[in-house]
Amino acid sequence: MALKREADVAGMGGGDGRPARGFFERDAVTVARALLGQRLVRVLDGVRLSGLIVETEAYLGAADRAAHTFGGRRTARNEPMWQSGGTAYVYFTYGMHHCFNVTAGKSGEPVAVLVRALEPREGIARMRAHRSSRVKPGQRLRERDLCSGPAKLCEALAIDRRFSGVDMLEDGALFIEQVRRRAMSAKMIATTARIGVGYAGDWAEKPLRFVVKGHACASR
DNA sequence: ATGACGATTTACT
DNA sequence: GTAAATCGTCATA
Repeated sequence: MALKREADVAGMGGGDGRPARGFFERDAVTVARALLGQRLVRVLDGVRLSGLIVETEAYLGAADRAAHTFGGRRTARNEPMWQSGGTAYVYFTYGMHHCFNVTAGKSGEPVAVLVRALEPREGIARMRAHRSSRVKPGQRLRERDLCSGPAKLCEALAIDRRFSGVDMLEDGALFIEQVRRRAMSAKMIATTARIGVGYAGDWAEKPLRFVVKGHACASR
């Protein structure tokens, strides 16, 4: 089931705006939930590529064994996580994939939200072109699989480490648009353990992954 | 300088 | 279900 179109959302007459700093300067769980249904936009060569966020994970900082900032680690790579909410944090992993986060909290709080899946909305042909490099010739990816994972959406939207550290309130090429004013109701959100953090002990099981319930574009 | 290891994806048995 | 791909990052020396 697709998310509501922005024109159908009460009070929105088109022309969605970027959230203010305060939207991001909250705890990571609140931001992770509030991001569901909002639109991630990448402007590439003047063309908009975008999708609605349908899956997120919260990473809670120094105490969180699964977070890159566990134990208060501060390195060149994770520096954006220490910046004020609304900063992009993009990292490279497994020798071939990028993952995109938006930081939460205030400056000095090393917390972030990993964006794990999108429902493609604009620039779908371009996304398919970006993604098909990894697909056998002749095969056609289903639209719902263009952005159904953290590395997939980075490939589809051409997001890489060059964006790590950019302020998404100011940047012209990568930002969030607020499609809905209020967070989705808890009923619409499935809460589960985070994916791929089995090394994190107790923290691996905490309910910090948020998915629009039953959405076809979620990962796995 | 070196070695171990991924906040993943895809293909294959 | 399991395994390979592939290299930047980080801790250790």
